[in-house]
Amino acid sequence: MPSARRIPEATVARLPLYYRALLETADQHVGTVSSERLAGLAGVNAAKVRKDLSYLGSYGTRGVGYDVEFLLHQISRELGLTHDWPVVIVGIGNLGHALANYRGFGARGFQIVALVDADPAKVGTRIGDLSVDALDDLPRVVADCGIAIGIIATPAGAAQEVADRLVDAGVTSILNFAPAVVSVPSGVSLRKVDLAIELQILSFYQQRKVPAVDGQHGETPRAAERVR
Amino acid sequence: MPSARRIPEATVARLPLYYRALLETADQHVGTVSSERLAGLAGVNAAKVRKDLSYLGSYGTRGVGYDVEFLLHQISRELGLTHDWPVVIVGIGNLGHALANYRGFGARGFQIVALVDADPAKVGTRIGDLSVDALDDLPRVVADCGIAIGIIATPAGAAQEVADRLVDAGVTSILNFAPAVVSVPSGVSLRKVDLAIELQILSFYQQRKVPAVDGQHGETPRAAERVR
DNA sequence: GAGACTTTGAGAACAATTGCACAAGCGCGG
DNA sequence: CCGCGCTTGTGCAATTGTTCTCAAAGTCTC
Repeated sequence: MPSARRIPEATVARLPLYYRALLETADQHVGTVSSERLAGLAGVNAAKVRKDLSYLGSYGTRGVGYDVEFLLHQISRELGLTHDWPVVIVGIGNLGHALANYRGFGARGFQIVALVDADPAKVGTRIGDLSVDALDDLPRVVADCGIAIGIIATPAGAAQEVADRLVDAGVTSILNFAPAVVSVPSGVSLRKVDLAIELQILSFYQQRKVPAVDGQHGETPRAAERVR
Repeated sequence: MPSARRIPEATVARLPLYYRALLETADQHVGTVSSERLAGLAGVNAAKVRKDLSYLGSYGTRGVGYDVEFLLHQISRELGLTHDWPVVIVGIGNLGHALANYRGFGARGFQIVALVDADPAKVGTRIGDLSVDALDDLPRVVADCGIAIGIIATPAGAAQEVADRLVDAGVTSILNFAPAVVSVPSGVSLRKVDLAIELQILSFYQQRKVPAVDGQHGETPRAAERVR
């Protein structure tokens, strides 16, 4: 029962990468992969792959590599992807709309089963084969569908209240796309994606590449500035 | 000239958080903030704020705190946000469409100035006040608008080719939303956002919370499982 | 079945990041 | 102008993450 092991956060964040790489490999009817090959497909280095996988257990065979199907099964079990997770999206603006239509979720273990918005004008409209529910219906929707994961795609101002309502409704994992800090009780997991922040990080390194236009000091542009 | 300092990656990734928090603070006509207060607004702890800001220079005043306007200026200079960056989006599907309409970019230093798609049926269609250009026009578009930053919002299969074309066209910073590993020459910055991966990470921790349904070993649900 | 070759798994060194603790510096009130 | 209270900036220790290295364990060939 290897799931009792404590798996470092950094490793957890990479497991989905391996999962994705293994899915591609499996499509090509390849029986086994070496850590080297898997590393190439996942965009990390081989030593890291081996260390990461060793946290799950000794699933490789020395001299051979890892059995693709078996490893795929182990990782999907570890990630909890042996069954689909129902997900609710709150906030059906531009982004929420796009997320609702995004095909990538279904393919990788998540099914959007409910859409919620505070705007009465949006309630009842259909997107794909779902119709938008009112924010007040959240507790019922969450309970009915057995939802544990919620996505916040509202404007920043509404994020904290929506988070609170999600938690009250029984959601224990939240993915926040709103550009705002939200806090949740312990026991609830929270991850955030801020699109503008990603660009700002790029901007930081970009700015350092270009020798400053008004620059008095000739800063050497760095050769291999790679951002994690 | 503090920009000569080497700023740790982890710090760079938090600067936009402080920037956002300071913008909010400035709106409320507050003259100074303490590291404690800023930490609260940014969702990190105070010691980290102080250490991060100390990499930029000694911009605080002991006993008082940081001057909001001044710090805002310093951070925006460091992040290269003193001017707007023109950005091109490649791939005008669901996500590309939503990103093109997303208001959050303009407000924070980025302006979408061009949209590109490989599908001839999409070329020429208008989104907001932009019209979609052909993929082959990329070099011209990038040169004309002085674009340094590109966003990939294509399906996974097209990501690497689009990245290559962006680099050829002269783009040196890329934000990749496609669920695929892309590689770029050194000197080009790359960041990635994979929506499904974020959910999979949540799923990992979520799964460990629920005592396994088929579980033979009664794993104690952890009290304060917080994901970074 | 022995030897050559390959690849894992893990220990150890190394690097980055975090958080604590506190001296040093600043403003204010008396 | 002095002392007090507040807050920064930073040295240091602890933690977390990454990379190197190599023995161990397997396959394959002959």
